[in-house]
Amino acid sequence: METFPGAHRPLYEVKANLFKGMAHPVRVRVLEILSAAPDVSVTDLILDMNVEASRLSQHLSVLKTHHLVVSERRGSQVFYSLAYPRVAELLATAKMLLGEVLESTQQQLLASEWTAPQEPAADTRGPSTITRQ
Amino acid sequence: METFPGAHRPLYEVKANLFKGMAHPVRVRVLEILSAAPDVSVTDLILDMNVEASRLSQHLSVLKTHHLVVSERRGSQVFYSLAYPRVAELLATAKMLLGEVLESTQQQLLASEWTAPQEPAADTRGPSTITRQ
DNA sequence: GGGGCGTTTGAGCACTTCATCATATCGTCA
DNA sequence: TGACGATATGATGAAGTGCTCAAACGCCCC
Repeated sequence: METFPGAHRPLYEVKANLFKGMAHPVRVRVLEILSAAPDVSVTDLILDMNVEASRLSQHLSVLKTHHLVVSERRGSQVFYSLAYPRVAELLATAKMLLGEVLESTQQQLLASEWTAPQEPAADTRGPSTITRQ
Repeated sequence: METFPGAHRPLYEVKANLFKGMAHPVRVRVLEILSAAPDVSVTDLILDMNVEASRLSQHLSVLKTHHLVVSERRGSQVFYSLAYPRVAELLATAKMLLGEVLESTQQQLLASEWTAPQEPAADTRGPSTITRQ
């Protein structure tokens, strides 16, 4: 377990760690919300996301550990915001990539239907990055 | 477990899935290598990365399932390449973000040494996205 | 077509992550 | 100060992930 931020680790390990920090729907949703608003309280996050306070808090903790968000206490509430604008940029790039993947996968799907209509949509196993929108 | 690529899932789930696919050092390293070269054989990857064939193959399989790479057999060897140039762009954005995180964390470190020299580098717990380079 | 190289697949095991529930801390206001 | 609302933390069990080793598979060349 790495303890010190400045520890000597190769870049690909650090990158993998970054992606790991973003590899959960709740955490991505939080980052998306924080990308759209400069400042959101935990209360609002709970309402917007319809998630239990304890669960959300744990994920917020993960995001904070990974230096993706920062928190500030104002009165009885805690407000979170993105630690860097580039976090939003990373999400935007991911969205564009997913758009491309979706597009070409749909084309493949159409093509396979054209050449082999009886085949019920080949290559549908495993987790996929494709979806609507 | 989702079976069909076009399944109706919210965007944040799909994004999280994408990051999950990239959340491992070996997989990030592969993507980095493929970002620099248009076409790399499994043999070369094994040599470059100094990793066991079986292990690498499993990670390549994950990358393929997530539509991040494509493979092509030429003779006795299999060549992998990025499925989309934007995968490299995503890595580049991640690298820039990590650069910013590193910079500001180092500054904080300096500041804390300035104000509290006896404190042995506070806030060093948990996985961190910081490193050299 | 048999042997060898290159690549993939599968089973077993350790380890990590996540959701849930319970409990603790912090701040406000009566 | 005491009670309550808002967050955070800790423990537990279930599920997922990754590594190792073994075996299978596919292709090429003799």
